[in-house]
Amino acid sequence: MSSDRTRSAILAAAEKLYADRGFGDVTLRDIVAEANVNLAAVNYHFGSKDELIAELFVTRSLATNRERLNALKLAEEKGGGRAPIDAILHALVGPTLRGCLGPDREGSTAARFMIRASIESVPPIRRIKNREVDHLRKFIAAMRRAMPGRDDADLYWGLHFALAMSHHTIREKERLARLSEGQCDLNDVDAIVDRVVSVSVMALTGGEAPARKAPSKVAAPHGRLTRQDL
Amino acid sequence: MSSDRTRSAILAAAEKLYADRGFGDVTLRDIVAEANVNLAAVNYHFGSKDELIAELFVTRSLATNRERLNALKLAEEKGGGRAPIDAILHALVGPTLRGCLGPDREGSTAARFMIRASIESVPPIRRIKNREVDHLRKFIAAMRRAMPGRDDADLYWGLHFALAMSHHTIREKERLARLSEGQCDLNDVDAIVDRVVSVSVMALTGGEAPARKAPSKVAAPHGRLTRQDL
DNA sequence: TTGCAATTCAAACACTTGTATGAAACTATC
DNA sequence: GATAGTTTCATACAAGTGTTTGAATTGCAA
Repeated sequence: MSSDRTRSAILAAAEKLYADRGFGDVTLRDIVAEANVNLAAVNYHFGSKDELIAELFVTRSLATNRERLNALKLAEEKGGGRAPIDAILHALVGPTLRGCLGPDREGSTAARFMIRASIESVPPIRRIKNREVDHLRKFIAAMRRAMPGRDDADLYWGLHFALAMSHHTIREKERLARLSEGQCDLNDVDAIVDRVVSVSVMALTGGEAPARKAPSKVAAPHGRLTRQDL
Repeated sequence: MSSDRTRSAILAAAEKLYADRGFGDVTLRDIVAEANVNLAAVNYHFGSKDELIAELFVTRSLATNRERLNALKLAEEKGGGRAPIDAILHALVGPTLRGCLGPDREGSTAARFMIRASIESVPPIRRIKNREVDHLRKFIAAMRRAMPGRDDADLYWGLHFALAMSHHTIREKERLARLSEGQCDLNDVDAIVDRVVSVSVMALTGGEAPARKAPSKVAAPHGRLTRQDL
């Protein structure tokens, strides 16, 4: 079982280096140097560089999706099987934003890795992201229950815009900070979540404007994967 | 002046290949093969691979920004120096969306190149994008004139969200099409622009909900640059 | 035509990349 | 303590990368 130490060391080193310097700039030799293991260990434990990256991303991605679904389930239970639209959107964007922004998560390797993955989008990560559709459909279903009259297309657009605002905020937080010269507070994650949710609700309702809040957790460290996917 | 033929051939070949296969997958040898020129020609005419990419992106980016500012100027003139907020947002997101989406631009190399640049974000392109701040400030200024009472932070968030929705739509149009199983019409660009503008206006006004339209042009082919930047 | 600069070309350079190999070291079971 | 399976290691491999070189070729002006 000492192999687990090597495996974990590689995962940790890779996540750190990718978070710091991006996928294009980090070689396997950099990773094994950081992890203090042999070069061949990566291929021995993961098969290839791409599979290493995939496992890294799947782990974090699974954690976020789990949080999302938990929050959604909680909201639906509280509403007796029908969650209000703002709670649904909160469950959708809250975990992502909370996982990547905020002063506590700021220095976190996991957060910076997910930000990097959101910016660079290398092939193994893109492959995984493409399978997220089923996961999102669960939110569409909940939205349909919350707004029975609405056209499906409007629901899709609403979900799409909600993801747009949260991902773009993560991707471009530096630029927004610079553009606004600090006037946009990117450390107040709750306020950002509320803002994204409130705009998304407006997009869906066509301009009436409610918006409350809902709970959310943070990400967990790496557990070993059974080569499952998203 | 036969050098210009080589230069142009390289630019055209590079844009096509990058658009088709992405930056990570295309080598200089691929480009010179497509362009039917010698390998050394790239470094002779552009200095380096990165400078070639930069010139490619700057050309298209400049064209979009020119369109944006034209539309903004037109809207402000029509309003006597004070354009309505929806016209400002239309000027901001219209050229970008129209340049990348729509059935006519669909097969366009320029459009596909810009989509690729929006997805992959390679270092020379990121460097250029980082200088877009000054350009965006002009829209902030116009928005400030249109909504004198509003907090600056709200204006920045509104502009940020408008860009979020348009860029995310460009980046993830495939996914949205698949998720919605064709129910979101990604060929009706005008409708998309209106939708993005209308949501952005709601985000800025807090839920009253107007939204009209404004004009826009298409991109031009490559002219020679004088090594200027954005 | 001559001369000179700009351009093209084939070839090589210098280096990095992910991956494979096969022997050595380790670990746990009998 | 011998054996079988797992893990580590140094090293080599094969291929591909952007860039440079220096000689040919071209185009244009005097």
